[in-house]
Amino acid sequence: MAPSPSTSAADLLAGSPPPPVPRLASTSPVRLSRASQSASLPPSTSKFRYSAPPEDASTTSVQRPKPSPPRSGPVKTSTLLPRPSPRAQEPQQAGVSSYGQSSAWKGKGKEVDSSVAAPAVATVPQKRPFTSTKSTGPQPAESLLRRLGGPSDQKAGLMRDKEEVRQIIYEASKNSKYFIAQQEKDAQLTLRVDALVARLNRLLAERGGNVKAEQARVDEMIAELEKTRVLTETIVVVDADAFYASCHQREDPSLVGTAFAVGGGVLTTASYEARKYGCSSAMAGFVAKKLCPHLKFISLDFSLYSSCSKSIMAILRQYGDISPASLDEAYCSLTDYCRREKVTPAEAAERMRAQVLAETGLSVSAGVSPNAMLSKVAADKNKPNGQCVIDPTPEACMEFAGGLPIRNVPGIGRVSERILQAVGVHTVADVYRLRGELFLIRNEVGLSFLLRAYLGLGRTTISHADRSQRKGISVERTFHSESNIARFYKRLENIAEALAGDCEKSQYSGRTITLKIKTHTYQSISRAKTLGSAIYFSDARTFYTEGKKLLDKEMANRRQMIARGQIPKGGKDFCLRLIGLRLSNLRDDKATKDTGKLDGWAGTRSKSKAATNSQGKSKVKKEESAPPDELAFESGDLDEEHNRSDLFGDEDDHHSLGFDDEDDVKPTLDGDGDELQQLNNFIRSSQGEHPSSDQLWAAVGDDVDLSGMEGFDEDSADEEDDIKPIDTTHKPFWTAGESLNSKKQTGAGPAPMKDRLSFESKRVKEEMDEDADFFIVEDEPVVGPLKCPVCEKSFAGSEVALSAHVASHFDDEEPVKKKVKVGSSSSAKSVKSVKPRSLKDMFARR
DNA sequence: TGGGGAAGGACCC
DNA sequence: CGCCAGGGTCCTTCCTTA
Repeated sequence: MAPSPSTSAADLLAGSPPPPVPRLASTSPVRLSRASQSASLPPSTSKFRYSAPPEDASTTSVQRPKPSPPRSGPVKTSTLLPRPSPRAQEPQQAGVSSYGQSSAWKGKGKEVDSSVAAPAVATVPQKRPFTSTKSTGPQPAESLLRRLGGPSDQKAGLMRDKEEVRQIIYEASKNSKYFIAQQEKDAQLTLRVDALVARLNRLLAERGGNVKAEQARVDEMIAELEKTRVLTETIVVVDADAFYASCHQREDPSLVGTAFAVGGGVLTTASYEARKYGCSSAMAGFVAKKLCPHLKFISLDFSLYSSCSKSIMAILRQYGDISPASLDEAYCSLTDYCRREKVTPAEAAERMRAQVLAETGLSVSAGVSPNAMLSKVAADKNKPNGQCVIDPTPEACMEFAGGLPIRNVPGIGRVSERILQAVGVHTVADVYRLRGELFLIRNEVGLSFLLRAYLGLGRTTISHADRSQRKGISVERTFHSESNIARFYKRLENIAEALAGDCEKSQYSGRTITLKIKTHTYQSISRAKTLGSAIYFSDARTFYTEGKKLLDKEMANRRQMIARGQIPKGGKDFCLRLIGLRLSNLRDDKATKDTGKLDGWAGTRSKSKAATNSQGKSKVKKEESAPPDELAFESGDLDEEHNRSDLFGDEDDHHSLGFDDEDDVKPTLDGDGDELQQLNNFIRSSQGEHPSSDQLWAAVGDDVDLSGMEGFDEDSADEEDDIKPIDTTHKPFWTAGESLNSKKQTGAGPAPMKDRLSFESKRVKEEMDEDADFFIVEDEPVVGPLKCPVCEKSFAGSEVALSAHVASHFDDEEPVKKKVKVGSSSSAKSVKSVKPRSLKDMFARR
């Protein structure tokens, strides 16, 4: 495995598709070879391709400062070294997996597919820095096809030829507005990607291709991150297999073995049988039918899923603290259980799954590892009814992580994947291989986040979310595009009522209302309004009134734009396909009331909690002072308003599959979301035994009540945790930024995981702050009187404004988020001298 | 100068 | 013939004041 200098980056990157590499060992029977694929489909959309520097010696010697200085005893450096051909190897490497089952890393094909399908960039011609491949041909761009393929394009299990599926989807989709919209977005992304690649090429050129300094920097970062590694916890992620579909099969055995989908206009789930045909969640119903003519559609039954979910969660709770991530997925700590029962994590997971299957008839898959991030990925590894265990050693974690297609990292979505692939990152291991290059574009790529993934780090604590952490409640409805304003109002009215209903049920009120609309061209727009700091509302009347104001205002603006000769989003006519309302800046009425009733500490308690949870944002403050009940907004004639649903009747009653002709949207059936989440909402319509209206929040259900009483304690606990630097570091395996800075952290990271891949900003700042940077030259901030070094124009206060201005002088490409320019246009390297005086300074960019 | 608000996105399920 | 959800969270970039 000795990385040979010759094989390095240059070859691997420069487009020369790591050619031979038959990659996937034996396993999957999946077809698709890179060649065939690129043959049938147009190459990447990207005009530019990042061409690695001739010999960046990246993989060469550069012995990396062994990431795990402290921990990890026997870590063989060799193990940690980057692999010459990242994509070459695949499955189970010794170290890594040990999972409980024998079927090793599956032969499922999932991963195989993704990696194979990933070559968006691999097909580029030369290795010239800027290769343009105008993808204007008749054939759809690879990226577009993938986009159309949906989120699961990469994932679907064993199914028919992926290319064929894509083609069918494409055929069925083209010509639709949806398609056009996707095309536009794809083009936009391409622009963005090209700009980034161009910038990278430029930066590399400036350095003559030498990024050793950068690599050294990254190695330092790695060393720091490595210190935060915690391997003492055992976290399991349990994920039900095709949850909705399974629930239905359990109720109706005749469905077993048949191809059916749950949902109508859009599939929320497809049975495994249907998946073989290419059907997947989030796919349009009519498209699914094309793929599988005999596909059966089943209506959603939220109360069913809900009860199934409860059963599963109850079982999981027997093994340890759990943190439901959704209806069919939960994180659970097996640390204590294993210790107490003296069983291995694999055995514990085995038991757990067996018990779930026996008691609920539902099969679940599990992933076990020392942290949430790895477990999450592992849970998908042996998906249908299987499990995957990763040993608690740095080697195993890294081995596992390293082999993952970058897209499999939770938090890396379609967009991020494309961006990363454009610069040569296809697998997590590539992150290390190209660390030097990535450092140059760390901000736009979220380097620290990627490094964490590379090291296989993730959150090691599971905190159950409590309702005080809810950020908002919303209701939105899609309908056939229309331009009738009166109807908009009508819909808004219904939505306002629905939202009020949810608020009532879940006991929340808030102070900012956001109107969301989506034009017939699929462009969404949001307009928000925050009422007074102490004005909390939750009534339909206010929702409607405020929502209407926002809508009217928007329409007025559009008229003005048109008058001025500009064209607003969605074209000249105000034609919409969706309207929604969201309430945020919430106040937990339940907690307020409860505590109020239970004890006099209410104020204190809730305040501290809120403060803690809402990192930084002081959502709380006044809340206590505001009258618990409603303020100025009475619900006076609400009824009248609401009841006059005459014209459109109660949309909720419709139960057709697709859109009904003219009328609307029957929220319920027609669209359904993906599993879980919506559940609650629908639960709402299906009458809920569920207090709150959203997934996680609903799933958390019972905990909700507890939170009221235990909230205080929980908070204390969290605070303590925060004190430990270590915790801070892993906690959010999702938010890239924050880690090193324990400060804020207030451990609230609820169950839901997010992740972003950009947002390095903060972290980067800090790092820079720590030590002077040589290559940071360009960031040389402007000091003293703010003045543009280029045109001399002076700026009042904002450095940000200045930097943005300065940047305009350097826009070589798109007006895209430019790179870093800032200040030093001229400043050569002087920089060194001035150590970044403050984070904010360093920050001034973009 | 820092915080809050508003708008837009990316991601998840 | 037409045709692609909905609920949530977090991050970032303006922009605007106290």
